[in-house]
Amino acid sequence: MTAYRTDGLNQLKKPSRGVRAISAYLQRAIETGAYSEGDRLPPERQLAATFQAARSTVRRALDQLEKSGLVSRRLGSGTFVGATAESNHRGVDLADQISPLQLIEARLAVEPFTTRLAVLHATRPNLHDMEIVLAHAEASASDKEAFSRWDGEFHLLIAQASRNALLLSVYRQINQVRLHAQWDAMKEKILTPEVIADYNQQHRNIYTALYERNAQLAQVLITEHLEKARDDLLRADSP
Amino acid sequence: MTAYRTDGLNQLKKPSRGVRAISAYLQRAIETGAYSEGDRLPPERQLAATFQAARSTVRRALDQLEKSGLVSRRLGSGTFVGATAESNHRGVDLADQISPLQLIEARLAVEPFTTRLAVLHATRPNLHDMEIVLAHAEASASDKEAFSRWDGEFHLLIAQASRNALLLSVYRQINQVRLHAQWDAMKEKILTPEVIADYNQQHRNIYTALYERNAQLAQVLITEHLEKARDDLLRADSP
DNA sequence: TCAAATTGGTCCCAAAGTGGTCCTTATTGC
DNA sequence: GCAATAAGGACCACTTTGGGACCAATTTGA
Repeated sequence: MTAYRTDGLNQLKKPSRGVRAISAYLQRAIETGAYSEGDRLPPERQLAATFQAARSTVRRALDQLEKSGLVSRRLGSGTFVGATAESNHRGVDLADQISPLQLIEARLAVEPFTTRLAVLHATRPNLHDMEIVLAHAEASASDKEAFSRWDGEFHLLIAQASRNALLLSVYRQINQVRLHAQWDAMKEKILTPEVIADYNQQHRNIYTALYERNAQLAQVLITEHLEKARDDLLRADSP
Repeated sequence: MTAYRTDGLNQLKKPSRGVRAISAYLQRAIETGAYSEGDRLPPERQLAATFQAARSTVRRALDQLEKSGLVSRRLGSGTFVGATAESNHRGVDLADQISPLQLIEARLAVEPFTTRLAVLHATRPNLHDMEIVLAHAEASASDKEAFSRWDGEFHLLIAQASRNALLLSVYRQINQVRLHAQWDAMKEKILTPEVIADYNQQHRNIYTALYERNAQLAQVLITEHLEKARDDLLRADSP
């Protein structure tokens, strides 16, 4: 694993300087799958150049990520995603036990109500961020990998807009499994251009419901969205 | 931390000078979500330029917002939205940030669907365990502490019966917060003998629905159960 | 095998940014 | 005109960021 995934950084919004901004940026990049389990992040000096910040600043940002267990560093070797043995192994072991169907079930349990809350609490900036992410997702209709990341980001933004830190934390946990599980293999089979187009349309409808503050509609739409994802999954699993 | 959200100010009407006008303006900006919890406001000097006012004037406006708890200032660092400076720092326990209402909200999101799955997948031993736990809870009608433990156990058994390891893990996470949070204080206020009796009856009804494999009914009952818990909470919070 | 290159770890200090305080002068409202 | 308010500046205390030098461990490559 010698090649860095420098491309991962360019997928998301433009980086901005500052410890807080950098750590938040990297955290999003990791949680949305731009870097996955065990990947090595670019060297600190290169990150500093990318963010146009001093290495000491990047270092402080990485300190935060390390403290929250998201990355681990090995002297002389690099900075790696996850891998602190405990906080991560538990997640990994869990991820291996979860079938894609169970994953969708969990999302089906959590997301409809979360979306309802998001309708009530979403702010202008929240909606603005969603619109940007939606545009990116729609532009990635032919790139399964990219679409999958933007898809994850969109749902994460909804959880964020719910203004419930516990639900957000719950959704992060679900998302972590999603990034790891056999889902990766399913992705290839499921995400045909037609399916991606459908998902994009559903996302757009959900966004509109959020924008128009229609809680009931948003909840119904996200449920239908996940049920379609579940059906696509079952169809791919046993055609 | 150089990226300000100057755009936030432009979403509202042209600002007017004066301490009262500025503080009212900023308050509105915060409450409408132009700046959200934990965000840093622009520096005082920049606000002064934006409002075409003297820094000392902006300062007095911010004094008001700080006094009303809407913002908090950190010397050398900035002015932040939110009451305490602590909420900004990483590493604080999630449980400390969750209000009892948010906790119930999260349970309201997760448990109804989980219960539905439990109806479909619960085994005889599962149901048997539930019955035992229910009996214990009903025998603890006068012991808030004991009832609370059996209550938690009952809901955990439902999550277990769903046969979805991810949902179970999610529920454990929620339960962890529940054990830790200010919930402990609320427990004393909320759990009157009458309320405990109500909860026991609801538990019993849920169990019956599970036993009779009535998924729709079970889902409705658990929802009503949690909504009652939420209402009891709100009532205790502001009688 | 061994030396060079790479990479995180540590320490230091300077520069810039930001709120805190105090003061004098100008403007406003009665 | 008088009092209250706002403007504007100077300086302080503290935080954050920038940037360099060097060290220690690892990786790479001849």
